[in-house]
Amino acid sequence: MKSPSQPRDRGIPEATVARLPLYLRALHGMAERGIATVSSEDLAVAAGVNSAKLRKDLSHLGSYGTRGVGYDVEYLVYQISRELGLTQDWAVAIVGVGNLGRALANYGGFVSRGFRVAALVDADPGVVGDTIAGLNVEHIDELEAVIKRRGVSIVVLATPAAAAQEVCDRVISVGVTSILNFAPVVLSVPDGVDVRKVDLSIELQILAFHEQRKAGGPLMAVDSQ
Amino acid sequence: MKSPSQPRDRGIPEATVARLPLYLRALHGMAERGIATVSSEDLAVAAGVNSAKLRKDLSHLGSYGTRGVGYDVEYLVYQISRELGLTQDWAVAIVGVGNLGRALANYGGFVSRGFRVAALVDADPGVVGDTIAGLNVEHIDELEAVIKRRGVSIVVLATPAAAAQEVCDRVISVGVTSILNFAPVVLSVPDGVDVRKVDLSIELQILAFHEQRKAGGPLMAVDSQ
DNA sequence: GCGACTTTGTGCATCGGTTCACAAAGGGAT
DNA sequence: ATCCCTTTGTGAACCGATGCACAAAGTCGC
Repeated sequence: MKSPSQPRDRGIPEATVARLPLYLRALHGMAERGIATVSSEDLAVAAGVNSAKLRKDLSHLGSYGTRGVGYDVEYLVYQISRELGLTQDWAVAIVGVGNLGRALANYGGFVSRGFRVAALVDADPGVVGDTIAGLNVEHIDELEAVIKRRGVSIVVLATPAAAAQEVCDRVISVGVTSILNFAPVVLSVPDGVDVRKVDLSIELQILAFHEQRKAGGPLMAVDSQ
Repeated sequence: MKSPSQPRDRGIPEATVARLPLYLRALHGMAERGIATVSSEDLAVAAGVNSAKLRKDLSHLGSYGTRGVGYDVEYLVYQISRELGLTQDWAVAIVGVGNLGRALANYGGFVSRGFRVAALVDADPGVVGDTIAGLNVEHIDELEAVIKRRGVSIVVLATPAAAAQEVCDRVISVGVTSILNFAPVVLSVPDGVDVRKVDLSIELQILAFHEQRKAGGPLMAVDSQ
């Protein structure tokens, strides 16, 4: 028993959410090149997906296209941005200013739309006090205070694996519910807290699996026992 | 019409492949702590997955467990490593030695098991010739030569977005078929080439989406128009 | 104003992945 | 040797995601 007239069903599939940023990037590129209108076919190619999938994804946000014409680029950018919550400014804290944390702090696309690196935190006294990407590195003892003071709602963990769980617990204790984890550990968190994991070595291992299979030949599948 | 006696069906589901590295890491930790045998339940907890899923995943490799006992840690480490192709040494080249490339070159977990950073390449004359993580940075003009000479089979792209496609084309032209792409672009590659994409800003945007939804309250779903 | 053409939005079939639940298999105690 | 207990391996139901194919809806030219 569903209401078919509901324009925006707030239950957007996870797979769709994961692709929206992809569409958004493609649309930004088009907007910069002065393209005013785009068809689902063209946008799909630019984003590297199937056009039927793209249309179904967009249909979850509402009917923002015009049949026979396509989608208005600017309008669609706005709608997707709003859906993703990028019309507001998110304060992000990066904990762990090693090689990776430094890279993240300086990463342009990171800061770009909707996000602002609001704090850098580290435990190493040799780094605390340094200025990186225009920000003062603060001591881990100040973690909770810094998060509250700067209104941080998303925390990026770029600490060593051993420190990640403790930092995670502490930021959760002051109300953070969104964590992007680069440390190679499985974090345990209470319900309601969102953890996304980026693991460089896992990606490499998946590549190695396919590479090995290619090297062995695509017909290795025959049972040669 | 399938052969039920086939011990290892070489068609391992993609979702399973993506989790094998997770199991492998958990098993390594256990091996280091001297644990000889582990049940699917315990291993599942350590890897952060459901135990039924874990068992089904492992069953795709073969029957390596003992009913009533569990899995032999060392043996399972070996079997998963072999399946993932980590028993051989993969030579990896990192192209683009900016902040991110530098972080990757120094990233411990990167080099750890099965992988070896064999070359660093960059276009900036100010960086070429420097030694980073014990490796000499070579000029992008040498890209093809370096890849052939060092036997590189996996390339990590940490270049600016604008340069990624060209570098991609060039490494493919000398036989590379596995690419890990950190640049925020959709690469177009011929069939048979594997590209995996890691995109920091996309992960952040997905977090923002869920964070926004939480902030608006879980009951925002009512159509308040 | 009308017909031809384009492109969206979606119903439906299909597919891959997840989860449950249990029979089969083995170990250990007595 | 037998019984009980534990744990694996997997059949089967379920669930979400994908992709096809087409009707509905709108534009543009004449």
